[in-house]
Amino acid sequence: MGITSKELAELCGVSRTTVHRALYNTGRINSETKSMILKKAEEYDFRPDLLARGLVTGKTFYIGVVIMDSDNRYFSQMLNAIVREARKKGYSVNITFHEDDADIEKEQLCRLADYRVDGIILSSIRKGAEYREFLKSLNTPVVTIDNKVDGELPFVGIDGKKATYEASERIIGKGYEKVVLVCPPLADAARENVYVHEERTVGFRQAMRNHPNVNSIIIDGWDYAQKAYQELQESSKRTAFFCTADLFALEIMHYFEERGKKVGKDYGIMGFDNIDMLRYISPRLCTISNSVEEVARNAVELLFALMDKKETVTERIVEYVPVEGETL
Amino acid sequence: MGITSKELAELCGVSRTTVHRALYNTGRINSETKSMILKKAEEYDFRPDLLARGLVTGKTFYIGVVIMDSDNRYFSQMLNAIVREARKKGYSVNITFHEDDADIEKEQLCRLADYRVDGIILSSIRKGAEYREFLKSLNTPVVTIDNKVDGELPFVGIDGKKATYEASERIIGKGYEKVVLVCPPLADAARENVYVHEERTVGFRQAMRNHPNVNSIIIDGWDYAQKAYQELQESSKRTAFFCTADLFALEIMHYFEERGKKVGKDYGIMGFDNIDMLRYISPRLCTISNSVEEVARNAVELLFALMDKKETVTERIVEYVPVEGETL
DNA sequence: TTGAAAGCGCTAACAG
DNA sequence: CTGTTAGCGCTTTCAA
Repeated sequence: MGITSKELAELCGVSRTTVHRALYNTGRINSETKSMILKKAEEYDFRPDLLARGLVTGKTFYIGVVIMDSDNRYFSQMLNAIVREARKKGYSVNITFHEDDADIEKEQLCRLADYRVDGIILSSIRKGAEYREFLKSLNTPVVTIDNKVDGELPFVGIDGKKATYEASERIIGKGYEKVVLVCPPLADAARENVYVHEERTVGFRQAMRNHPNVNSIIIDGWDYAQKAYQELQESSKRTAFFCTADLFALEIMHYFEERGKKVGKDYGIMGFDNIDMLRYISPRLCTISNSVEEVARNAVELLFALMDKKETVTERIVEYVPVEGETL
Repeated sequence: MGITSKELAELCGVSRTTVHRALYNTGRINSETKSMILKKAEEYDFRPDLLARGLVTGKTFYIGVVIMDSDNRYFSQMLNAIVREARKKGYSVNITFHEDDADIEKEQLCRLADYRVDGIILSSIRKGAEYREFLKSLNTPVVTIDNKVDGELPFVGIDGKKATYEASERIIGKGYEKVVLVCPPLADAARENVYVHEERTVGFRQAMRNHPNVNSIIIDGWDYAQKAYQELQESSKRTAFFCTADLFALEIMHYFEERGKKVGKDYGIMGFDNIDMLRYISPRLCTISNSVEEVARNAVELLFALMDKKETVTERIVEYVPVEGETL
């Protein structure tokens, strides 16, 4: 921190107002005094205190991001895209993690609002009208991603139901006699927001109704790898596992490989997300790209539109892309 | 944003000072007025404006982080650990990326300082006395990680030279007749900071001097995969590739696999970093854990110590851990 | 074309 | 035990 605008004004022998005018081209100013001030500002490396500016203008040029964490590859890719996108518009990012804890999420949101970020991007684990009201009470534009908190709130994501429906059909088209959907615990659905995975489950169920002779099972719970293994052992049917996240698929492949099961031969598997590390995994996992970068880009864009109050459409559904692989 | 402390004071029929005392237990206060104020504060959901507080106290409870990006798995793990660690102490994180661009790095550092973050963690691409002076001019505690900008500046990292030396010996111990070190372009070393990789190169060279009959080669440049492939093709010697980052190793394995070369059989390979996605890669990559979490934890800790001005030791060398795998 | 003065919302020194 | 006052560093009327 160097010099303040007051000190700069004294050095120049003018008032702070004049300094301000010179620096930001606001109002009429004598061009000589202006260049003199600019020269001095340069010389003393004057840089304004951004807190003070934020306090008075009410704009901080920060956006807040609340996500699970950046351990999860999906979120770190998301974060990367958000930061880049924000920087293009002169914004920085305050990043916070809720770590799958509803209280932390709320606390972090408050903190961001209290720091007067200009807008927030939120991948929530909560939902419902009450929470919507809380979000509104922050008095800060919020765009939700991934999980839909409430129909009224701005949202960016993909149509997971449709994606899963189509993918299920694709799997069945390959001749599998048994399809196992693998997702995180849905039991808490009433309390926590597992929208993304719920939606994917719905698409799966819908597709399976078209094929009553195909055996379909849903596994949820964090011991999914063991459960999946049991399913494979217990039946002689050609079995495919459809995971609602790539990471689950990778875990299962890992678990199965340790037990001598060959993907493609002993079982088929498909993921969801198309996280970037798949590049290094072989065989190439069949999956669905949910276009993280696109979601991020759209979320930032929508947020800026809301901040400028020039947007009424509050939902943006981004296209997913089926990704061919060698695991089906 | 709800009510301000001034409004709260009016609602309670007291002065702002009294409100302040009630909320933060500072100074004597009548317990009745106190509970009355707390009740009202609760009722109206009073939360202080953190910008204003920061402006007057000079503390924002934010730390700034400047890293490459969060696309790189190493950095996203790092970031995750930093955010978690900071939160424990009631701090949030302002995250910015320099994207391998020296000007952006400088710009982001200024911005953070101008926002009065209480401290900065920096993985720089620059180095030297001039830059050190710039960092000092920010008047904000800075801890450098990964790349050592200057001997005088606080630094947290591992002893990469020693790690590489030992690992090279380990590789040679396996009977390889040719060892190829793979690292990013070192040509720019004079201008940019590639400290991490330079250091690793030094350790490699040192080890190779002990074994004059082993053929040793260094590859740098972004077309390393092709170059590595050439090296393998051109010689009939048992060859191992030692990469200064896991990602390079994964790229090479990927590239070689596409061309029918079997790891373990046709060549040996080793990485550096032990990034978490290795968990899903098989065969298990031999590597060296540089303990990202440990580095992050130490960096945050050191930063807090500097902020409290109760630390004079400014360098912390964290232990690396050799990780056994199946690729040598 | 320039300056004086007020105010953003908070904390902190000093009186009473 | 409580209130008055000043000030953080900036922007923004309003007046000269």
